[in-house]
Amino acid sequence: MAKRYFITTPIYYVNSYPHVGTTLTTVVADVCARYHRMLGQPVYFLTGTDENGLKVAEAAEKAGKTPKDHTDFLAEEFKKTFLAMNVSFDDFIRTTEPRHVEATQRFFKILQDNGYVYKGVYEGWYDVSSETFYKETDLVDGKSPDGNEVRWVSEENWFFKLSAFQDRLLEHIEANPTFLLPVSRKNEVVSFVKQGLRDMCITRANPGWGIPMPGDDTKVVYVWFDALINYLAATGWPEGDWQDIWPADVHWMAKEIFTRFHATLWPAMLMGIGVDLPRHVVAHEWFTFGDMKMSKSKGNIIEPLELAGDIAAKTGCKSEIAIDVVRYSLAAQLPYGGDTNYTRDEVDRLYNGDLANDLGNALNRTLAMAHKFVGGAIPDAEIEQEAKDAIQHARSEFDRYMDSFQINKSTESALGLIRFLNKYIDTRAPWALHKDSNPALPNVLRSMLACLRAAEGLIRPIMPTAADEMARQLGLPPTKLWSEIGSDTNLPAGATLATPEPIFPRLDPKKNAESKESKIQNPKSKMETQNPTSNTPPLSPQPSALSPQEITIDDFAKVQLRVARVVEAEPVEGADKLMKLQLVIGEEKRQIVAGIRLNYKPEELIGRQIVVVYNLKPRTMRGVESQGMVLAAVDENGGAILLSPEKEAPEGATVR
RNA sequence: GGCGGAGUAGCUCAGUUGGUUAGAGCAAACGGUUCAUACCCGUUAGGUCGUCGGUUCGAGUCCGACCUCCGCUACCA
Repeated sequence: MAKRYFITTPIYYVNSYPHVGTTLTTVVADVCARYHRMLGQPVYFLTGTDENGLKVAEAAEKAGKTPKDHTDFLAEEFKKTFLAMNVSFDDFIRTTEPRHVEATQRFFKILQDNGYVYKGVYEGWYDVSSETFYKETDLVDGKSPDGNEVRWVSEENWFFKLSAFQDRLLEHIEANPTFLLPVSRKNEVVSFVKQGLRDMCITRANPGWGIPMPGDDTKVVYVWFDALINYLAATGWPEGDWQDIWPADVHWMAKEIFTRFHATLWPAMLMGIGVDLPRHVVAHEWFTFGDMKMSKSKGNIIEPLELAGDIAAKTGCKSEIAIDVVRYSLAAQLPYGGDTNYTRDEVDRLYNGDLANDLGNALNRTLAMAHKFVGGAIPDAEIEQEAKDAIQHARSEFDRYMDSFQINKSTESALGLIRFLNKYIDTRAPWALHKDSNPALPNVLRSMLACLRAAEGLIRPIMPTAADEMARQLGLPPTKLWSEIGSDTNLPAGATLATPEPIFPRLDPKKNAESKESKIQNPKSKMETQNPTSNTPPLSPQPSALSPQEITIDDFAKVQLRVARVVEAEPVEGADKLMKLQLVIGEEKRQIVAGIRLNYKPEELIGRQIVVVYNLKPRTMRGVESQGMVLAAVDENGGAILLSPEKEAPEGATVR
């Protein structure tokens, strides 16, 4: 069997639901997978979930579930979301599956046999209460950063000889210029590796959740180490025909897990067991949601399926089409050079501009003309050279960008063909040709239809449902193969065109503004008409940004506020905002740490009366215990403005 | 404070190895068209490419310093 084109996404950590970011990577990988299938290549598209690691166990406990139930539930949620997003994965791997556990253990064993794993002592200051190791330099006053007691522990653990691969790694990167992409990221990796790689501790004491180390089940394999192996585990390695799938053709991911893990550790691990390296490792940048442009509290939405639902509701397009719209917005905006702001407004702009006005309308007007001028069938005529050129150009551009994984630019190339078409229609003016009974008319209409047919193929990896609908309206079966795009046989003459129907109904900004308003006002007015005289509060009052949750006087009474006098003040060493205050509250002495150094110097505090929370649970900051909290207003810089009695108050007076 | 990223047209962004009048889309103004989802096409306007220095015949592009913004994080119970 021919080697499959193997595409992966990262496996997603199952501590929350999938959001726009994880969907971005997954959808982009899906576009890639669908494209390669259309090229006629056998494809293997893998995604999955990362379920080991202590944090998962902790999250499960918090949710009152066993780790198994917890991960079963969330893995299912990821799967459901991806399927709903029309992600065509061939395999969904979970790192708790036997195939992954076995592969990890074998991998470990081979590395060990090859001499790349050695036993060492992992030493450090161990904070028992938080189960974390700290370096000497992390400690504050001999305690952990959280202020807990630490003890010197040297735990025997296993290390991976990452340092041994430094040179080979650099050679490989050098010899394969497209191994790491984009280039700016590659350079980052090179300088990272040149700084020197340190061996990595790859086991941990067994917390009862994770993959036991072969031959020593008091240890588990470090979660990052096992996670990477999923890519190989899914191929069936080392059994059977795993080499039909491996090496991976492309590992897709976001930038934060690129340099240290996928571009460094993972290749070194593979070298260590003598298995080929992936062909391409690609990192995209992030979507940001700056200015809180998209957030639930603002009534905007970032959960992909909710976003799709919202688009469908707002525009009146079919819900499956709305999924495509989200996919398009992700593909079109895939960030490369830097983070991109992903906003609801931008999604609307893409919808109206690219999809409704350009693509949808081009189909609509072409079909309408075909019905009026040439009897509603694909004419048997010549495609004009201009149109042929445009189609070839769009396709080769699409391919070129796809080769370098710039999905956003490929997407633009597809739309470029539509932009050409709209200009072409204007220039050739079929309505004028029709009026003059010009013999060129069928040629022009066939050319127009050819552009649409090609566009249907080009957008298919990105918007499979919309492509199907385009094909249906063109009266043709879906384009299956990339090679059919632009071919004459893919546009059989005589096929009956369907009645045009807007795939992407235009979003009217005016209407939208109105509906937004009514949406907000509706519930209120509804309630008033239903129950005009009653003051019954809603059943479940929800805290919101506009109306902070109310508390009762009893709640407030729990907080004891007292007037205190500052007798000493000194900066906390190693901190630049913290001030250590010695206070007298009535007869009692207290020490409080406060983040007020931005606005105050020690000498201007001494002797001053301030207000403190008297019955707050003590807490240690930077190794210094704080027995309370001072009250202060927050200025525009985030600095503190202390509250003081307006005139001298009795020592230790209560405040209410 | 640390780490990471970014500062190019009103907005969202492109700008390959430094090379003539710095681009696209949206928004705006004007004009055209009528097949179409009040759409499409064309024209115009709008930028001292964050600031200041440096290298160079020549810098948005390279170097240095600084300023601003964002994300994560740390010490604002």
